[in-house]
Amino acid sequence: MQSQLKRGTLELCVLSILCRGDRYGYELVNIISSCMHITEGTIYPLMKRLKDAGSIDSYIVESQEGPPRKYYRITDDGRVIQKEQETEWRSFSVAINKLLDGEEKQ
Amino acid sequence: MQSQLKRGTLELCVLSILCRGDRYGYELVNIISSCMHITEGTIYPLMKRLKDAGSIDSYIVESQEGPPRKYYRITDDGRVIQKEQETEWRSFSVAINKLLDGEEKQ
DNA sequence: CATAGTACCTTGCAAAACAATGTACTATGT
DNA sequence: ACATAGTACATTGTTTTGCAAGGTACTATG
Repeated sequence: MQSQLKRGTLELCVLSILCRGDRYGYELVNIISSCMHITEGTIYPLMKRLKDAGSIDSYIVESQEGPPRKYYRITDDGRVIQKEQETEWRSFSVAINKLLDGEEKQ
Repeated sequence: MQSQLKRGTLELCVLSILCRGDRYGYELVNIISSCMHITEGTIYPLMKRLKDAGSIDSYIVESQEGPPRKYYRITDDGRVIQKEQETEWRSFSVAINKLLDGEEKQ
């Protein structure tokens, strides 16, 4: 079930990481893996969606340690989206914690 | 997009509310609506899934103010699930906040 | 020359939120 | 008598997205 929790937050995670600097796909998998289970089958389709939406763009860099890397860079539009989603996440998690702690009106 | 954030957490919300007392479906929609957008099309299928899984059971109570109400009661198994999911949620939200704040290893 | 690690990508499946739609009861107003 | 609104249940079909499984290809190591 763990997997369902990630819905909607992975995009925010990726955008937030890219806000702090360019990364390539495989690197993103490793970074996020330190916090939660994730595989390439999740990241690459997500990067494609983000690129199609104009939130990120990309460029290729050759590597001596293996195949060429596709680096992703966040766009100005992407930064706006990231801010929106971060705000959404903060208020959402507050709302959930409220319901967990039983602060709804009777 | 808001909708995607709810994945996996609605179940926890419902179980947490039922931990504090029995509720009927329409009532749950109203309680949760005070925190986030939700409709009956989400709750009723969820209640069916929870019942099939043995996390809740239900009983009918006649009402003078409208049609009969189907009350849901959490089972012992459901309480175990609720605790597990609450723990999962807490550690998940910590992990997300870490990624947002850029505490991943470089 | 086999294996492991790096790095890319696609296909197909499954879970779950939700709009839309439908039924049926009670109460209120006209 | 009849329309409307509120309460309360339920189902169908669509959409999104996470992810296992599979594939390609490069470099380095034993």
